[in-house]
Amino acid sequence: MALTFFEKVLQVVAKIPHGKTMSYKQVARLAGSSNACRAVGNILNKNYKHQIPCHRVIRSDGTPGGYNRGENRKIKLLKKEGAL
DNA sequence: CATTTGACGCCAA
DNA sequence: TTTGGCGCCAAAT
Repeated sequence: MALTFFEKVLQVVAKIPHGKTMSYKQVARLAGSSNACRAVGNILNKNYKHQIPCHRVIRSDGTPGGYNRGENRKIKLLKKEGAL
């Protein structure tokens, strides 16, 4: 597989079911590092694909955090999907 | 190779 | 409750 953390994160995020949300910590954990929460955010920021539901990835506090397309976009999508 | 960055997480004050 | 600071990680420059 030789997947870098970068690839793993994308795969994990892509696995998030519709109407659900995961915290960066959870994603980082599944990606292989329990505390790479920072790296996860950084990766998603530089590599946002509409193929990747990055808007389903939020902070542990429940706050949406940020989004390349605008936080508003993220919040809207989550509400629409019923994640909130 | 060394340094910087960043959509974070958790704790203490 | 809110703010500030520290820790941790991987990619980018």
